[in-house]
Amino acid sequence: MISKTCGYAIRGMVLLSLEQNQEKKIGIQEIAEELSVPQHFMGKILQDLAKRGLIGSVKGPHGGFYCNNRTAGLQLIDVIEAVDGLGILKKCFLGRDECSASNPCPMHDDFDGCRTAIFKTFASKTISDLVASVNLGESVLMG
Amino acid sequence: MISKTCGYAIRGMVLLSLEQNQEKKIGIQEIAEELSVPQHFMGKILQDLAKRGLIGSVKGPHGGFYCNNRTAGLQLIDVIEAVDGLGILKKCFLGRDECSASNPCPMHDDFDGCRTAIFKTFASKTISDLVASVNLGESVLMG
DNA sequence: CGATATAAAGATATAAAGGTCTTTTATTAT
DNA sequence: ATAATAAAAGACCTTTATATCTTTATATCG
Ligand code: FES
Ligand code: FES
Repeated sequence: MISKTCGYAIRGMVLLSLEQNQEKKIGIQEIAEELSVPQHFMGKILQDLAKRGLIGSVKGPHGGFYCNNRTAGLQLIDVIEAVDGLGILKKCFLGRDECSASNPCPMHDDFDGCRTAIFKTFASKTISDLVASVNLGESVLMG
Repeated sequence: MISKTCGYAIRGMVLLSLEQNQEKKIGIQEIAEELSVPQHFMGKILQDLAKRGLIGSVKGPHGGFYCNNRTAGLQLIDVIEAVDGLGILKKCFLGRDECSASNPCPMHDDFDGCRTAIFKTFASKTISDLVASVNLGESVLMG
């Protein structure tokens, strides 16, 4: 499915959105502790997201990472594209070089149905949808 | 999703079933060429399947791999369990340590629906189902 | 300015997946 | 028996994912 890196990225962005009261920035150490993920690894991931403009960051005292105006509205597919690339959604289930409906492997039709369902879920859900779920107490980011 | 190794395993078993006219055994070299997969790597995979009893093998001249009486009836989930283990179907989408409905991440419900659909497909499809698809010309193993 | 805090960047480490090559063992045919 | 054949086994190698550590650049505050 998606990489661990990408899962960390999504959870990080949701955490930033949760704690965002405008001016509040969150340091990588706090983020890593809240999510219990490796600090320096998470740092690299968030730095990459910041470089691509999916979140914001400032250095120095009282600096850290924060949601910019794009963050909350991002669809999961946007994050997946930025981190893993969209190729992960186009791989043949049986490991062939190509996956295509015109020259399918014997699992293609069944698999493609499931894959399309997942893709639709990715494309429709936004970061703020996940934030809402956590805020309602329906789900958690860590554990 | 499933590993490349596991995809190779399934394709190899389907190929064996396709060419099986009882006494015919197929050498690893021929299998690797037909599927255009790395020969020695495929060798290891099939050797492992043979050791676990999912296929048969004999050494020496005119030896090779062949379907035993279990092969055709195996469900894909059996192959996946043997090669990758069932853990791959129980991982949290967002990379948390645990995936559970009682303590879910914000993607759990949506993801679990898709995962269950895939699981049902795996559990129901057998090697002979895939063989039938190829025999009907509906699909291919290589390309 | 100078000290400090913090992200950014880069080098390195570890583990797993994927793949190659060589040697050994078992089987068959001569 | 002996030679040939092909799987089995084992020792590597490469790539990718994951993770850690160190250094540098930048922003803030006194
Ligand atoms: S060709 Fe195999 S999944 Fe599409
Ligand atoms: S808890 Fe994340 S997918 Fe189940």
